[in-house]
Amino acid sequence: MTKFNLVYQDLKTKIDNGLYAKDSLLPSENQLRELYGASRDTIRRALLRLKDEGYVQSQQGKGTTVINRQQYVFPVSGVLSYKELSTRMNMNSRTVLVDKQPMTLPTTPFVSIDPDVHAMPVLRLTRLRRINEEPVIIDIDYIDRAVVPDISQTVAEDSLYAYFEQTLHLAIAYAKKEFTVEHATEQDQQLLGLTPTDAVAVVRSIAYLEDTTAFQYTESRHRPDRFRFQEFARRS
Amino acid sequence: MTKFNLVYQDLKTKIDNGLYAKDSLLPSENQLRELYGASRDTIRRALLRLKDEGYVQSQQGKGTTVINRQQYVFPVSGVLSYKELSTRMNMNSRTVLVDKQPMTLPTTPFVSIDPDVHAMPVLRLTRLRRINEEPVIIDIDYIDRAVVPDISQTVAEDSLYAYFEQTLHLAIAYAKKEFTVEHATEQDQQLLGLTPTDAVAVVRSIAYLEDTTAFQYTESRHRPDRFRFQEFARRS
DNA sequence: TAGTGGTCTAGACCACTAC
DNA sequence: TAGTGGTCTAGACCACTAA
Repeated sequence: MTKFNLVYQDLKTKIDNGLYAKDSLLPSENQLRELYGASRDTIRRALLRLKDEGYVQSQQGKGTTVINRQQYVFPVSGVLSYKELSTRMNMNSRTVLVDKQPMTLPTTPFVSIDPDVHAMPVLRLTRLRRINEEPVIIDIDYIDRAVVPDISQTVAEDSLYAYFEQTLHLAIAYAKKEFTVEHATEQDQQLLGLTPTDAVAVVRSIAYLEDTTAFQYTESRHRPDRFRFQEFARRS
Repeated sequence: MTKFNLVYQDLKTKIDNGLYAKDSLLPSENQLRELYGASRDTIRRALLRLKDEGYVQSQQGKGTTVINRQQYVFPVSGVLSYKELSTRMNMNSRTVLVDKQPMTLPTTPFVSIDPDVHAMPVLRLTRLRRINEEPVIIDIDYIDRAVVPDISQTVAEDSLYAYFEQTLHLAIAYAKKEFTVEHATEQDQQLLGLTPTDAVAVVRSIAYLEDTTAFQYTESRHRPDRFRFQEFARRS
């Protein structure tokens, strides 16, 4: 753990727990410098990250104000796996592997995210996510077989990311996502209990490793009445 | 313009124009330091921003790779006004003010974004956005009358943000957004040409000033078949 | 081994706020 | 005027990659 990460984590925890309350000022950068025994630059890097994530807002001459503690309205944002999200939110969640199939990657659904997608051997996993026993999401993953040879049912129903990172030691760096609203397919209707006139919220994403290799293509189909996604953004 | 911003803008422009091609390496940080006559820290701050925005990816020992040039698939992400987006995308776009009404802010649609919303006198603007003469978005803005006393039809049909920033000199700092899928209301059906069974993609957002004041509440209702939103995210 | 990015430090000067 | 955050510098050491 790096020093600035320690500072970042500590401040974040204290904000989440209300130790630094919303609308109150954090200690000044100089005070934090003494508190953590770090240089001002290290403190500022931690604060920068908190600003980017929507935790705090700085004002020259005044100080740094807490504007938000973490919200978890099931953000589809960021690069967090379903497992990580459901654990954080203490959800009663269960995943069932519906289908596992080796095939060639269908590129068309992903070209608008990355024009360079190319056909490759993948493993397709179809999984149904339930929250409180109610089916809410169908996840269809296409995983590069050159990077991940196989995936067991146990892994598929627990956490792909934990397997990728902790067992295979893959370094997942970033992801691109796309949101659309589409008509419910027959599979959507069957698995999510929808009618032909219903819409679904579709999130397609491509995950990349540190060396910029794309290795995971996901199509996530959400029951429309359960879909809610929040985002924080800074101006210019 | 600050120095790091100059470096950032220059690199971004060169990436967008293909001068630094996708999948190629940028000059090393030391080379950039000499190119721009800046310290390494200044260079690194510019690069950090490019990384956060999904332009480049760094690898220790190797260098910094261009992974993407800017895409504009009408991102609802970020804090960009409709006017800014449509200009960048060279769209044939037109906005019509449908209704202007002083009233009290309806808080319920926004509580899940910011639990501290409170009733206040606002001006409600209802605007219809057309692209190639086709109606695609209804924007319903509630604007704090204490911050913005009035808005002319001309401003409403051009750009609110240009008016806020350039005329009123408001410093818009950040925004929180929420995406949902909802049934088409009667107004949606009439203005967007939808049927009662159709869904709409709804983006609700709250914009905040530098002093953390919330001053603009927006409900943006999109024709589902025209809605497409892209996002870039880094892992932890 | 040389070159790359990642982390950290100490110090300087500036713009802004509050008193 | 004192204290705050914003920008910028110069230098150090480390971890990693590639030849």
